[in-house]
Parts: sequence; C-alpha cells; structure tokens
Amino acid sequence: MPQQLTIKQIAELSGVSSGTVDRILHNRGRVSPEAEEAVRRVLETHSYKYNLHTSAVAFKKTKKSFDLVISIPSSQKGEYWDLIRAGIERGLLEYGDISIHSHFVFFDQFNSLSCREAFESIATMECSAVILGTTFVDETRSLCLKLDERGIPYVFVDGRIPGTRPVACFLADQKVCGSLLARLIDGLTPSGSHVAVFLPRRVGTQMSNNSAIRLEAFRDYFIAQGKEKSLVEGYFSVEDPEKTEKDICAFLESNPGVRGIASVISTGYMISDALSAAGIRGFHIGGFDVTEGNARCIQEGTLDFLINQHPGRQGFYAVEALLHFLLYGVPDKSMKEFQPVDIVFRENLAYWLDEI
Amino acid sequence: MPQQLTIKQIAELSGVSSGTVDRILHNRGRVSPEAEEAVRRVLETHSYKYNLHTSAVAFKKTKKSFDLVISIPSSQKGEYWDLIRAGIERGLLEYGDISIHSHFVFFDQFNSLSCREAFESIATMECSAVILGTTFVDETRSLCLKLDERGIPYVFVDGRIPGTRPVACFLADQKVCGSLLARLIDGLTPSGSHVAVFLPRRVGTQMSNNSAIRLEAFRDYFIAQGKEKSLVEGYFSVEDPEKTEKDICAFLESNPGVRGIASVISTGYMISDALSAAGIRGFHIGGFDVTEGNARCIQEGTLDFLINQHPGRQGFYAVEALLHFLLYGVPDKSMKEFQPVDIVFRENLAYWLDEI
DNA sequence: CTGTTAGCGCATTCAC
DNA sequence: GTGAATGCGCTAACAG
Repeated sequence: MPQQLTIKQIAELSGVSSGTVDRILHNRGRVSPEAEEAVRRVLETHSYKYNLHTSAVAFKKTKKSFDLVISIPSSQKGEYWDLIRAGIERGLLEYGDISIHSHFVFFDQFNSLSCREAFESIATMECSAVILGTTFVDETRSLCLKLDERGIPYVFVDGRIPGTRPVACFLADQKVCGSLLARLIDGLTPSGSHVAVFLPRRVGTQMSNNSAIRLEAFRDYFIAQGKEKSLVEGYFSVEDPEKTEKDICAFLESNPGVRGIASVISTGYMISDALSAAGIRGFHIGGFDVTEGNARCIQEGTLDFLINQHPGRQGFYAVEALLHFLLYGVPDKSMKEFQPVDIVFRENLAYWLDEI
Repeated sequence: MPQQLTIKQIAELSGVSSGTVDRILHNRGRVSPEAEEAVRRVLETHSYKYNLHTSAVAFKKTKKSFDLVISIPSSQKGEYWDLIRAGIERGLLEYGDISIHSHFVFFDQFNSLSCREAFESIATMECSAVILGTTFVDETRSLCLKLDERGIPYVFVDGRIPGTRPVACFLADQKVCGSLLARLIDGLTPSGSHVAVFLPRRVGTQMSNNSAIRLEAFRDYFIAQGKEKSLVEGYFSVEDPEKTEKDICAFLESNPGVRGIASVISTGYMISDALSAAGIRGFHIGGFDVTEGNARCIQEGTLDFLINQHPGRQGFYAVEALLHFLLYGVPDKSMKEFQPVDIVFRENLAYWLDEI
C-alpha cells in the first residue's frame, strides 16, 4: 500500500509551501521555475493522489454558485429525452451541496426553428455553463461559437458536433448500436426471411444524425452477411397510433417475407402496440432504449429486445463533467465519451426499470 | 433547489448543539427524549442530506485503521477470480485515504479442504472485517457463524449463503444468466439443430452452486421452447488443452446435430481454442465473463458472445460496502445485491476491455 | 446526557 | 512569487 502524499507533505519534501505546491499541481501559474523544479523532482519519486473529498469540502468555502442552463428537446414523461432530463436532475441533486441554479430551456426536437429560438435566447443569457442536447447541427454549432467567444463551457448529451469545443460529450457509439440491432434481429429471425428496418415518417424533417448512423451500420451488417437475408425499409408515423397501425399493416402486407422488425429510434413500442392492436403476431421486434413504452412492451412480450443507451446516465455524467470543469478548470480525464450500451431482454429488463 | 441544511443549522433551529444532532442523526445514542423530539420536529419540515465529502474528511482525523481479510479462490491472471481480486484492489486503492491493511488468503476453488483450511485460519484472525468468495457452502457458513459470534462483519462476492448474515453480497442473478445464455445461443443456431451445454469435467468435485442454477435456467428455457430444438450436455476438461480438444471432438462426433455450444462457466474460450486447434468451424459458442481468454476469442471471432457478470465491479463494491459499514455502522441501503449482467458481442466488447 | 472544540486536507486570501 | 492563515461540515474526544 503506497503511502499517498498530501500537498503539505510534498511541500515539506520539496522545501516550499503548500500554497506553491497547489499552484503547481493545478497549473494556476505564478510560480518560479525553481519552485516548480523542486516540486517536480519530488513528484518523480512520490505519488500524489488528489483527494476528492477534501477538495470538495474546501471549495464549499468559496460559496461559489453556478448558473447552469440546460437546453434539450422536450419530451413526454418516460420517453428518451425525459430520461436524460431526469438524469440531469439526479446529477443536480447529487451535487446539491454545491450551490447550483439550473434553468431548463426546452425545444421541439422536430422543429429546427424552435431549437434556433431556444439557442438564440441562450446565446445572450448570463450563465456559468451550458448543457446541450445535440439535435440540430447548424443551430448547435452557431450557439457554440458564441459560447466559445464568451468563454462559457458547454457539454453535449446524445451527440457530438464537429467544429465545436465542448468540455465533454456523452453518447453511445451509434455504429455499435446499429450493428448490434442488426445482429440481434438477425438472430431472432429464420434464415430466408426478410428483415425490415423502420424509420419515423415525419413531414419536413430530415433524419437525425444518430438515426442515420445507426441505419448505415444496420445496413452494413446485412451487406456483410451476404444476400442470405434481405433488408427492406419502412416508415411509420409516430404521431398517432391509428396512422402507425395503418402504415405498418400496409407495409407488412406488401412485404410478406418480413419476419423481423427493427426500429432505429426509441419509439419502437409503437410498432409493437400497432401489431397488438391489429391482432398480428409472429414478428420479432427490436428497438432502442428502456423508455416507459418500450419497457412495457418487453414485459408484455410484444417487443423482443432493446439496445439501451442509458439516457439517464448520460444526463448525470453531463452534470458531473460540467461541475468538474467549473471547479477545477480542466476536463475530467477519466470520463469517456462513448458510453457502453446495454442489450436488454425480458430477463434482464429489471436492472434498468428504476430509471424510468 | 431546496437549500440543504447542515448539522449546525439543524442544531440552531432545534435549540440543541451540533454534537447532539449528530448523535441523533447517526443513532449513536446518549440523547435525551426531549432533544430527540426537538430535532425530529425540525427534520419534519427541513431536509438533511448527509455530506459524503465532509464526512469522509472528518473520519480521516480519527486515523482509524482497518484490517481487511479477503479470502477468495486463487486464479490465473485474467481469469474470473483474478478479475474480482483486481476489483477489490481497485477499491482498496480508491479508498486509499482511509488507512486499510489488507490481507489476502487464497484457496483452491476446486478443493474444499483448501477452503476449509483457509477459513479456519481466518476464524481466529485479528481483523476488522472480511470479504469472502462464496464457493463452498458448508465451509463458508461455518466461518460466518464464528465471525458473527466475534462481531466481525463480512460481505460475499459471487454468491449468497442461506443462514448467514452478511453486511452485503454482490452477485449476478444466476437464473437470468442461464436464461440469457440459452436465449442467445438459441438465436444464433438454425432451427432444427441441437444445442450443447458444456460443463467442466473434474474429478471429485461437485458443480458449483452458480453453475447449477445457470444450467437449470438454461434447461428451463429450452423446455419452455418446446421440442423445437433439443439440448444435449457435454463435459470438457479444463486442465489441459489437449484433453479439452479430445473431449470436445469426441462429443461433437457423437452428436452431429449440434450447432451451438454454451459454456456455463467462464472458461468457454477453451472450447473455442479446442475447435480452432482441431480446425473445426461452423459452431456458435457462448460463454461467461470478459476474461482475458474469452475476450481474445471474441476478437478472433471464435467465440460469439459472453454474459458478463462484471467481476471487477463485484469486488469493488464489496470493498465499498464493507467500508461503509465499518464507518457508519449500518449497511449502505443504496447498494443492490443483484448486479446487472452485460451481454457482450464483438461490437461492444471494447467497453469492458480496460478491466482485464 | 450535552455543548464545545480540534482538526481532517485542501483552495483561497492576503500580507509580505 | 510566496507562505501563513482561514474555514468548508463533520466526527469524536472531552469537560462539564
């Protein structure tokens, strides 16, 4: 058990004061080269592990208070973005001993104008840091440029935007998601049958970047498998259960070879519900994320599996990462951008239920 | 954001001192009913959230030092129990600011006598707490009774023993493990083919309890599926690659319908390696845990999937749970006995590689 | 039984 | 550019 040195001990060993060691360890500047050299030499043979607890305690003294602005899509209770929101709230609660004022600005994930408006209001807002749900690329980039100018740090949840400089981002590797979706639905369906991948039908909206990557990886899997099983694409309305049902029934009628259905978005339960309502059985269905609707269908047995991006954790980590940066001025190196995805069947659903 | 009260603030509000509030909040006794009543009344309208950081800092002052005894099976590097050991070490390191002396006592997981010897030596050992790998039921129970008498707390990793009183235990739900194994291997193999479940062949050892439960759940799955796919059982030597190869080749020759192989223990990679060595292809294989050997085979593509019990996390949590109990005198309510299992394919293997 | 208080390790302030 | 001093909230020891 190697004895952990404290700042004070390092100070003694190197013949400087603890204040100086602190300045060196945290790159706060205003140190002479000699002092730095002396401390570096001690650090070569001894290890310093910064103590989260005492550090947090000491920070409290400053009574710093942060204004966090969080802008993510609005969402029904128990749906994807609502789970992210809940994760963010958990983070705020967990770090409740730091004084944080949070301000949520929601926008419509299917309406770029609504996002633009939200982001424009944020651009001039007085705040310490921002958490952004990355839905619309151009709007996000435009806001980030302004935040960069103002020196306001930001983190992304559920995406990454090229050309921006976030403190951190938390998302699932969408290629992995798409491949797993393909692999699992392939496994569930008999050889020779067809597999359908379903996309949301929506007027005037382009597919989200995440869905596009998933879809590509999904296709790649089937291409790599050769022509053994063919892939067809369908669209379904996510606005109205009756329209969904009509879309899906029509599709399945004109594609009789299909046995497996994969949804690249988190509203797969709507497909299950549509089939149940129409009294159709015998299809295997896979989707994304342990949302309220999906969990119900898994329990009912009308949905076979989910790829879970763990949205709550993404939100939680976003808060953690941002606070770390606000407190220490540097990103938390231990945090990983790509979060693991869980594969969820009925058997192991229970582990994730307490998040919805 | 509801303002969190500190102990001092509660003390002021209820007209007692902070020491008294601390005694009440942590059930340390020696308080008058009146004081308790006054504080309870304040707590009805205000919320107190105990501050992990300051608490941890304050504890350091006491310079309490704990002697932990950890007794788990010995294991090759990168194998199952070695990953648990590594998780325990990570825990000890993470809490390195608390002074902990750890003492490992390894035993042979296939030799109950070795376990008995190890546990008997522990029974009289001077220590603050114990972590036990639950391999042999009778030996463990016998030790726990003695520890109970001496008031020494203990936690289990990888199991649970009826009739004992551990502070916590960390394991995967073995029924879930067995069902998932069955479901996944079923999905990978064509209908009409057979599936083999492989058990370790070992002289004079009964199957471990975990394996037995997995096997039962595995069988149950196929029984519930009807007779569509039949299940056969095979045994393989885990001591010597050549014997393994001979066992498996002999088995597959006499069971030509088999297309899928499931291992109920974490040495599934030996099956993959045996098939590779024999130049046999075309089988789907599933096993347990992201061990070194299994991870390699997943990457090579000779093993299809793993059910990962996350052994490192189990070990880590064991340390956390024990320290929590040692410091606060009560079990950490937030810790769950059943840990989630991960389903691992080649696509998402990367997330777990840094643990081996 | 109760109140008071030292000090855990660190971040910050402020004389020097 | 530097170091001494302060206090974050809590635990435990101790004096009453």
